[in-house]
Amino acid sequence: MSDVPAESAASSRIAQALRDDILKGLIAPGQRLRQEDIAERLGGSRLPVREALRILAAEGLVQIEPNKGARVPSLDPGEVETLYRMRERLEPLALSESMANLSSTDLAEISDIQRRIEQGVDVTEFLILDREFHMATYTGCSDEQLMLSVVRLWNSTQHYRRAFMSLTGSGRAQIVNAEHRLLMEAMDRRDPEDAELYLLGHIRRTRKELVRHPEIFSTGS
Amino acid sequence: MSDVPAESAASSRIAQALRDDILKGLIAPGQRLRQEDIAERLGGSRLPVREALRILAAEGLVQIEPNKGARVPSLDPGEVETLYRMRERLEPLALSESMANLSSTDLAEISDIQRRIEQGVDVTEFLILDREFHMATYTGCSDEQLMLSVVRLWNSTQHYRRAFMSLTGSGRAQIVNAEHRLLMEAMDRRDPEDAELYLLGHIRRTRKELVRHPEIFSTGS
DNA sequence: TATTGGTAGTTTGGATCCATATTTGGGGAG
DNA sequence: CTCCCCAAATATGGATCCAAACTACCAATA
Repeated sequence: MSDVPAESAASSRIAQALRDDILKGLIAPGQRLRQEDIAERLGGSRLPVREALRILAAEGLVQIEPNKGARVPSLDPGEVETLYRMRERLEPLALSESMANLSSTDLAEISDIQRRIEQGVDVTEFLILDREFHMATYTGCSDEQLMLSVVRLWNSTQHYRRAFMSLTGSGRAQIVNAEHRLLMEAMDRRDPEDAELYLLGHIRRTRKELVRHPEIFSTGS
Repeated sequence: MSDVPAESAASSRIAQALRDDILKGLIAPGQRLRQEDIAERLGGSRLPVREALRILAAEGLVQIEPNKGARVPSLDPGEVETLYRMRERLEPLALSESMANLSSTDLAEISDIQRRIEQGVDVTEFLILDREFHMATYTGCSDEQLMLSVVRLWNSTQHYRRAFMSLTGSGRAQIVNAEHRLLMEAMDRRDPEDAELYLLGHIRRTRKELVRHPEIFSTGS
């Protein structure tokens, strides 16, 4: 899975590979990213790596300090809480903008994702499907900037979401499923106000659960 | 206007120069940015220019298309409206996070900026001071990501704010001043809820005024 | 022994050169 | 006369090489 001659866009390809690694948790917060290592591991010279790191910095996945290189930012509880408060405000907006453009086919696909969530309970799989679920509810949102902000927020908090899930297990599965179903039901009714409200509650509850587990953040750096 | 970034950091220096040019309106939306021209004009080679363009892309000031270069994005009315809706949701949050950390010295400085706004009525000057005013109310917000998002939103909409002001003149000055004063009064009372509400109303009214003037967007590209 | 100064090594930042994709202009065919 | 296609010019993307900055380690001195 390394030397496949994917001839498309070297810097974008490197950015994508790094993004996957970071989101999958293969690169932990606080870890430094040396340009030469990446260049050697993923192929290419250091220059596209530098461009890739800029791209990832724009998405909040790494932060670059002049003359000191790039590292995956490690957030403190307060920062993650603020990111969740931002999600509480932005994602209902994205949902509202999206709902007007969602076809019943889209709704069926969302329902299908939720169905799969209620079957498999693997933590890794849940993280993927849960993200797919929410992103699917936003597919009708045509605004680039808004969606970019939403993705940034998900990216920045992905690691702590995984840490939380790994720690607490899937005990909250029932609650999440209930919230997802309420959200879907409001969307089926084509009721943006209710949908926004359920989504807000969903994110807010998650935030409160997260701040109740500060041990998530005490990963030996 | 902003402090010179010393002799260090070439790419940051170029980014700052370009940022100023774009925000001052010297580079119009839709205009293409050729790397070589910039390199020659600002000194340095094309490489730091590329890095600078990446930095600006992260701030929403330019958008980069592979093999096609960078250009200042030109937004349609719908996109600007969504950006304002994002402002309505994010900036009250930033204000709320900020207010707890604002000293009375900070409040005095905000008041001073508003005092200057009520004196000078030049459009260019107003754009600068109005931005300074609102940013000053956010100085207590310690969250990097939130502030970055807010700045992005201001940057992306700056051009259309100027177009609106140039078109309509300063007829709304009284309304803006009244809103600013209500906001300051709530901040003086240390009442985050009221402050959030006044800020929301301020941004929302501006949004509605903007969408009422679609001729702003018909700049011959 | 702790602190400070210097020096060697590593890593990032920048410049120049080469390859590739896009665009534009002109020429030929219908 | 128009339209399409091909070639040259131009701009971006990438590789290699060089300079500057930060890190760490070691020694010397108070």
